[in-house]
Amino acid sequence: MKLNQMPPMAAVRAFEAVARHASFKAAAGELMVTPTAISHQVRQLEEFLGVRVLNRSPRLVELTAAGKVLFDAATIGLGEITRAAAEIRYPGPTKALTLSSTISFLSQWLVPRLAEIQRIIPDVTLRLHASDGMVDLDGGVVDVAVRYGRGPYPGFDSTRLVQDVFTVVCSPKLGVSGVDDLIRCRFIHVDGQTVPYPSPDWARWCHHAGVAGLDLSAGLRFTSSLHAVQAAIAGQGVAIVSRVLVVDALSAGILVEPLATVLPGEAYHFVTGRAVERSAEVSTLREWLKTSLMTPGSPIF
Amino acid sequence: MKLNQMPPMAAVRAFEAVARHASFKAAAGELMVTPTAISHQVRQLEEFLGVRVLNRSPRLVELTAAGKVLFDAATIGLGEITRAAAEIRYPGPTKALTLSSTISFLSQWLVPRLAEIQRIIPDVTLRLHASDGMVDLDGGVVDVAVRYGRGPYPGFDSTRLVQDVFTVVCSPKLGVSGVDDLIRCRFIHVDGQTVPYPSPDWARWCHHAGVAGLDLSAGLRFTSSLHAVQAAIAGQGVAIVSRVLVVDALSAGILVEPLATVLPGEAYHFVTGRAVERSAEVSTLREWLKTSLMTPGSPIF
DNA sequence: GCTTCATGATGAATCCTCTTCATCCTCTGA
DNA sequence: TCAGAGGATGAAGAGGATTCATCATGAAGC
Repeated sequence: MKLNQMPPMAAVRAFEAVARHASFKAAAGELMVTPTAISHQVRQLEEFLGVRVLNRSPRLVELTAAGKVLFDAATIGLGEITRAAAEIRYPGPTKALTLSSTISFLSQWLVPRLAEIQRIIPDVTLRLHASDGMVDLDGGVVDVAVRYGRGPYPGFDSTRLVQDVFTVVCSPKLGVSGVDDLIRCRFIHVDGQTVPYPSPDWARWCHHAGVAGLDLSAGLRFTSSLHAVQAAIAGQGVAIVSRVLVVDALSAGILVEPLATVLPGEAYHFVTGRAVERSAEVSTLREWLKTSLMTPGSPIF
Repeated sequence: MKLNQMPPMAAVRAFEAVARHASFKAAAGELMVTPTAISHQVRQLEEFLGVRVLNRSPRLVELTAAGKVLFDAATIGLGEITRAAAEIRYPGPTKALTLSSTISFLSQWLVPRLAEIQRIIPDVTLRLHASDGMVDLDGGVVDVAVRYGRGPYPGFDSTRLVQDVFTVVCSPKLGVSGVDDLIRCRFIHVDGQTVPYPSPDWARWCHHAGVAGLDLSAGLRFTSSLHAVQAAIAGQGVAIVSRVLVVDALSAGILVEPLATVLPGEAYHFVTGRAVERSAEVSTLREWLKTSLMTPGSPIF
């Protein structure tokens, strides 16, 4: 393929501003030109792409599906270049934030929202650190962490972000609609949880739901919830997983929650070392995490 | 700060082409303009930045330090936007490659070279997957993997990339120059290696080097070699680590290898599932990994 | 050592692109 | 129904990017 044809970058920039402000006029103000100029630029971009990137109704500017793809790419792309240029023009300690979280949360929740994070704290270089073990918040390597557990964390500033639950999920293709359908399902288990708090477990779930007589010994076993989710999406069976980790799959409809019974889980916490100054960016990030995690319908898909 | 002033994107694009080709003329050919136009663009960019990004001698165009920073950002940034635009213009299965590796190798070797990887396989969306456990190469989640071990891997196509050794490193500030200096050093240990092959271990090293009488029980203990390296850089002591994971720190001079004795390690392998078609991109990636890993002096810093 | 060639820098002129202006369109709210 | 806000559209003009012509520099060749 190698059709390395770049889109007109000026037009991309104009589009990015429009999408961010949801307004031609505001974007024009930012770029110090007239709204007309923006309109022409966006039109040129749309001609290049062959698709509309913005739905314009006279009082509302919205992204189309294609627009959303380009907007995220433009946020990351232009941000990367702008930050490098700023670093060159004004050398000095760049604002960087190292965020640590569990591997699952990082890959299944955080990474799909990177463009959004970059939008709310655009001047910060975000480094991500994945580890399911302890992290050293006072050692200078990691600044802030999203941890899963009971909390609070003595010696650290922590904020509770959202209460998690373990829920039963499977592919909609399986056609599971009630407890009775479980008998014909394969069970997906997640092993190797050496954590001190209750983990998603079919035996516990059955006890909770008052269900008996299921053969739980058979089924698929994974050591990571990540793979368990992948297997569930592929229609391999029913899994019990943290709801936070599957919100995107649920709102995309590639996974469904057919059963009402959920197991109580722990909560996600936002933890900072005492040493980390409570900068505006850290607060912004914390508040954004809080609201985004509490919003059930995710805007990702 | 929030000095969100973007550099002129057209000029960035011209610069990126020049840096990639190491030639104004070639860049001009690619962008279908005259070399003069490129020259003016680059000059404009340099005026904006206030720094030279290219050292021009009549027969040689090289990046300055600032140029290298911008070039990497531009590769990633423009690539991101271009790929999104291509995806919109020609919808369909995007070429994506999921690469799995150990957490340490990913963060300490692969991530610093992402811009380079994007340059050699520009049309591919690279997804990275870090895990120290097993990965399912035939399950459709991961396409290729860089694994550390004895190899070969039955059932998979594997290529040996580079032989690793465990070497003793510390900060140059410690002033260690021979075995005798070890007596006044703190030792940094990496625990929790449940791998079946020999792990870096001070006791084994002492045996190998014929050194006795050191008190190895004291010192710092980490569960991840990543943190061990960080501690060594911070001057907290001497560590035994995989040389591959510290090549950048060594060539930057923030770590030194004061002692000649090394422990034999295993090798890094490039592994693909049989299911993965041997695409040109996979071959390119494999060859690039091979040569880059064998080149001791890294071009990153 | 001089010439030749290839590459890039520089400044003025030109060309063309992007912006603007004027006008029209659509929807909202009074 | 009418005003107002926000955006679309097409022609005209300003300003910036490109080009041309010329100069500078160093490598290769005799």
